[in-house]
Amino acid sequence: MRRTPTISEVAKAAGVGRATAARTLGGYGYVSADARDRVLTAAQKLGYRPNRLAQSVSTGSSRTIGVVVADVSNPFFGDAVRGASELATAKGYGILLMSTYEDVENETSAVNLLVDNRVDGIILSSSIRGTGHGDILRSARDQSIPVVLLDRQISDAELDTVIINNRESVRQAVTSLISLGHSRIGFVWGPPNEYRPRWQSELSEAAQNDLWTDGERMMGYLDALADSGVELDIDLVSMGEKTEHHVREDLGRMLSMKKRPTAIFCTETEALTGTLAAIRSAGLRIPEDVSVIGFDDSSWAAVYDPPLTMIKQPTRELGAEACRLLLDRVENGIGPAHVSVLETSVVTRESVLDISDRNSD
Amino acid sequence: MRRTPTISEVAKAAGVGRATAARTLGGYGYVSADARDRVLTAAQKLGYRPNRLAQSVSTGSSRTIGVVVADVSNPFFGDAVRGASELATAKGYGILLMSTYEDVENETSAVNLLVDNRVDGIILSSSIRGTGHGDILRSARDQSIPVVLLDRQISDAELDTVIINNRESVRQAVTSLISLGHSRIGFVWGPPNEYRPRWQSELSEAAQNDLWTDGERMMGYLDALADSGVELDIDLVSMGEKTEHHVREDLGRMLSMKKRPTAIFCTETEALTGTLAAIRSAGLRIPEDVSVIGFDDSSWAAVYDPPLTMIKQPTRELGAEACRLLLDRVENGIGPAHVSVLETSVVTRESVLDISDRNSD
DNA sequence: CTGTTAGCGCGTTCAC
DNA sequence: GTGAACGCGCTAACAG
Repeated sequence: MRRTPTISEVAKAAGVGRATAARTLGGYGYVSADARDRVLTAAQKLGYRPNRLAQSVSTGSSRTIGVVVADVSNPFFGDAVRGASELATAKGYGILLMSTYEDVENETSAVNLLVDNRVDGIILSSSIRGTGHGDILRSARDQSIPVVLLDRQISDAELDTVIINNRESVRQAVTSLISLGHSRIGFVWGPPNEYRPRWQSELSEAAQNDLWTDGERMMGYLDALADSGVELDIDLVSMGEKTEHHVREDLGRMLSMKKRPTAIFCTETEALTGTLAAIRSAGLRIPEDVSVIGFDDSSWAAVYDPPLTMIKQPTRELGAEACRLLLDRVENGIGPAHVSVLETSVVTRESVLDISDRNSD
Repeated sequence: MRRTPTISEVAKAAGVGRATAARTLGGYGYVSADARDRVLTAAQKLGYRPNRLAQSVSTGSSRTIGVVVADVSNPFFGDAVRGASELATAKGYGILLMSTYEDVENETSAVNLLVDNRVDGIILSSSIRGTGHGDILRSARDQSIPVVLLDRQISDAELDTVIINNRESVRQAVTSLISLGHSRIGFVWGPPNEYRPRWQSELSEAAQNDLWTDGERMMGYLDALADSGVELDIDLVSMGEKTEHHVREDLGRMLSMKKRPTAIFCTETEALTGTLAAIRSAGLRIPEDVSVIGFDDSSWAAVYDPPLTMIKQPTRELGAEACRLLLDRVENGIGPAHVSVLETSVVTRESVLDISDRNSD
């Protein structure tokens, strides 16, 4: 099987020197129209394709960016990757994709693989909480490869970051619930297992330690309650494992309380599906018995029965903005770290009921 | 800013020749324990990272595979990519990802980019129907880069392919509907706009020309009707643009027929969401008024009200199998094209009603 | 066991 | 305008 033709073979076939062939194929320098034609047709005939790897090792730029997310099959990340990919492709960059499945070792080797492939930059949605990114990003830093953080912020690092206004968006949504007469509002998901807070102060501390999106959203919930002077009932926040199964259990408990919540706020898709299942199996109706607000609008929310009111985030734009920041950094070098905060919006549908007239006691 | 250290710098720092450093770092050939240690610590101290690009141009293998799908943000492809990615990562391969958005030009440039990057192989979910892949796959063929087709079969090419048993799975599902007393069964989506068949023969021909999954599924539908001697009503198959919006219109028409369908079969997620919306806005109930079966089980189908009966396909495994075939081809060379047909299963829930006792007329 | 040397495909300078 | 020649970082014979 014939090996792939090189630029020198094209040159020979065209009867010119390598450099001339390289110039016309690379589109730089001077070359006569005659020579250009001969090279082009020769290249065409031989099925010549430039070797980007060789180009990269020669020029030092691979025109490839690395993207590492928790899980491509998660629609949120899928959409973010799409946003980044569209922009990258338009500018002639390739995308090397890695998933971590929230595992630190996976994340480390993902970053290392990208570095070894000499990507021009990395978009990273890290699964590390709090500090301690030094180790993971070390190889990238050593090779001075720019990194943009996506969706998950890191406190210490001076890195470009793209996030949404998690805290504020939840605060607004929960506040609107309160203004509609709801005061017992369930919150799924609260902080992870290990914290197990028992009082407001502990809860708030747990949320703040948790620099993740979840922590931010929880803070928004607490903000809203505090703003409106509604007392927190810690039994109304679901804690522990973040699985649909666990939510169903937790919610089963909540919904069978003597004073059960009149509304539930869900911070993620799985939290929402678990909640819906629990409500249904408790024989309750939405919104007559329980109001529901979810996060991250998905296609099915609009056709659910009843259609679900959701907080919608500009997921694709999140990825696009990350890519924009990254390419800017790649092409225009250094400067102070920039953090983009994108806005969410609430899509009002029919899963929230106004019960303010029921509170005439 | 210090440039990234090369293998010769490591060698010098360790006081050995390049080759020795290369041998220990590359893990091949003989090298004394002493030298090995010195090289390793030197590499460690300098933060050395191998340049895979240089390795690739030298060895001719990039240990990277290309994946091109219609759209990463589509959960189906997201999951398939995950399956492929997991396996590739485990074997030390990187993944270059491209989306086509069902556009032929995009597909061509995607494949070309991958070829130019000298990927070791390509997993392709092509948006081309029928024949005419010659142009798109030409560069890959010229460079003799193996290609595995994913989810969408191509007739002429002798390529490894991974698909599901579309036709048979639909046949079975529709047959079960018939055995429960349904005879007027709506089908979404039928063949695309340009065909506009008006009779059974034309419809069947259109489906067969359409070598895509949709065509196969439509054939399964026709099979089931024929098997059971149920007459086809062509007004019960939705045609034209494959958008949720269009489905709603089409279904609005169907549901207001004098003899409206008692069941609807949906071949894709968007077809399903459109159908659900139409049913709801017609004021009909599932399954009392209309039964529904969807394709490609998603998390929300289980918590819908009522829970939806779905045909489930092994999406992730689809990607994994494609990757398996590809890596086998990459590592063990040639052989006859292999096509893997994966099995679907039906997840029975509560959206289908037995109406066989209603047919006592 | 180790160092020298010749490629791999391509970009690019520098005389002609 | 054009070609010869060197370098990019690395692999892999090949002698020693």
